[in-house]
Amino acid sequence: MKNNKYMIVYNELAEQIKNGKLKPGIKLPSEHELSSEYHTSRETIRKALTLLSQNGFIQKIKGKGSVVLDVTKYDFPVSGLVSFKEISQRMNMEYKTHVEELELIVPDEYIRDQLDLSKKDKVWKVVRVREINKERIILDKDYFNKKFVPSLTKDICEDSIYNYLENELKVNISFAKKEIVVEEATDEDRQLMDLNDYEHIVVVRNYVYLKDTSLLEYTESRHRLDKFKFVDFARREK
Amino acid sequence: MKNNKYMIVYNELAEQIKNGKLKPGIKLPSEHELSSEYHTSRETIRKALTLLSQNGFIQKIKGKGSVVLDVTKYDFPVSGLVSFKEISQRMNMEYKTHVEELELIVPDEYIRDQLDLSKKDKVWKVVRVREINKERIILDKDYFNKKFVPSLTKDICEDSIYNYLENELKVNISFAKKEIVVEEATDEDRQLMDLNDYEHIVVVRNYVYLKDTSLLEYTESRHRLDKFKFVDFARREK
DNA sequence: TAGTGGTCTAGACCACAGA
DNA sequence: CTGTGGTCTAGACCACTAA
Repeated sequence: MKNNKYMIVYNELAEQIKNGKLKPGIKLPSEHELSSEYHTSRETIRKALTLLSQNGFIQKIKGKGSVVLDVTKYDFPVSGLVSFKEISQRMNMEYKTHVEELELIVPDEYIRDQLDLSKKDKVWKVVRVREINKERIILDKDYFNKKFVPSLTKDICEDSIYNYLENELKVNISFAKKEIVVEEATDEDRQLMDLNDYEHIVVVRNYVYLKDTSLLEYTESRHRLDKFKFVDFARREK
Repeated sequence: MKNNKYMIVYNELAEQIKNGKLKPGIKLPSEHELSSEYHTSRETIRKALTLLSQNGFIQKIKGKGSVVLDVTKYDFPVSGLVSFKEISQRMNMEYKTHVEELELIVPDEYIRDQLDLSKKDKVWKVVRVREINKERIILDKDYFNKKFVPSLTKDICEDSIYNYLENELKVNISFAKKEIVVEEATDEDRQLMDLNDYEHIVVVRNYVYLKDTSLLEYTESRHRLDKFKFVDFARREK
């Protein structure tokens, strides 16, 4: 967590909106008032409010003020990198992760291409099945560049790899590109998941970049289609 | 198009990146240099660069500079509200819109609920089929609150409703919530689209809000699953 | 008209990267 | 060490809203 002034303001206000101290519909104090409350400049307050509005907490209206939005309506986290653990905990469900595969491999051409690797680079391949309420409905296949992730264990994979990367290895994840398509289910899908009779599967491909723009990870998250849901905010900048 | 200084800087740089004058991998001039080039302050330049990085054009690296990313890789627009017309033009495809329905209705409960309406409010219902390369692959069902959109014509629907709303009616669209799920195809889907034998359909639900946080529009965009693709950037803020 | 958020400025100091 | 981007300030003027 960053300790900038604007992040402090952001976190305090976000917390109050999430726990209901600031209720949907009411107006926040004006930027002028907030800046004297927090003993900071108006631009710094504006940075915090801009973040809040980008993340769906408030709505800024010129000439009027900033209105608190109803965040309880939004059942999924505001877009971004979110791990399976976070989601299932937030949804309050019984969940379990099965690590099916965990090995250091020399990647095939497809993965080498996806991860922008040279021929001698090695990658960690992790295959995990996610079980929610007794059903195996998600198949996660992750490929990490060994250069950035020297070691991985089964324990880490069963918990949250993102936690490990960010808190232990201090890897600087900066942004990700996400792609959602529907494809025909493969034999592997049918083998590892409770696919019922669905012939198709929702594939979410994630490309995770580091601060220096190099590719850390390529991930395929394969979801049984009846259990898939994706929610996103889109801000209008123009 | 806004005429702020930072939007001018943003648009000029975005244009140069899109048309290849600024190639992927090279570094932009420093913020200091850009501010004297554009005769403006550094904060204004920073606003433009922040927008560029949020939209996937560049990557800012502390202590080093701003690197141009490869936008040609990203075949779909950066997240946000994007109209069908924009997409098909960008993809350079032959496209056509069939307006199947256009009427002022008293909405049923489902729509009333989605749009947060009272019992006497009326809505425009617009049903359009999108044909790309001779195949009818998208079914768009839009519901507009009549309060904000007093009139609609077939011509407008065949062009771009967003254009009409923003440029003619000057409606202030501020943000949207998007939801993607897969559902069983309905008889209507099969009737209006070239569905082949697909039993499922990708449904994108859009809730479009005005600046004063009231709901302008609820949209269902139903895509044949083999032609569906969604791409999104996720920035990491922490 | 008074108050709001939107834009913009000209500085300042900091943390980080690289020679 | 220099140069980069990140944060922050104290003002200014503008456009919009509502009384």
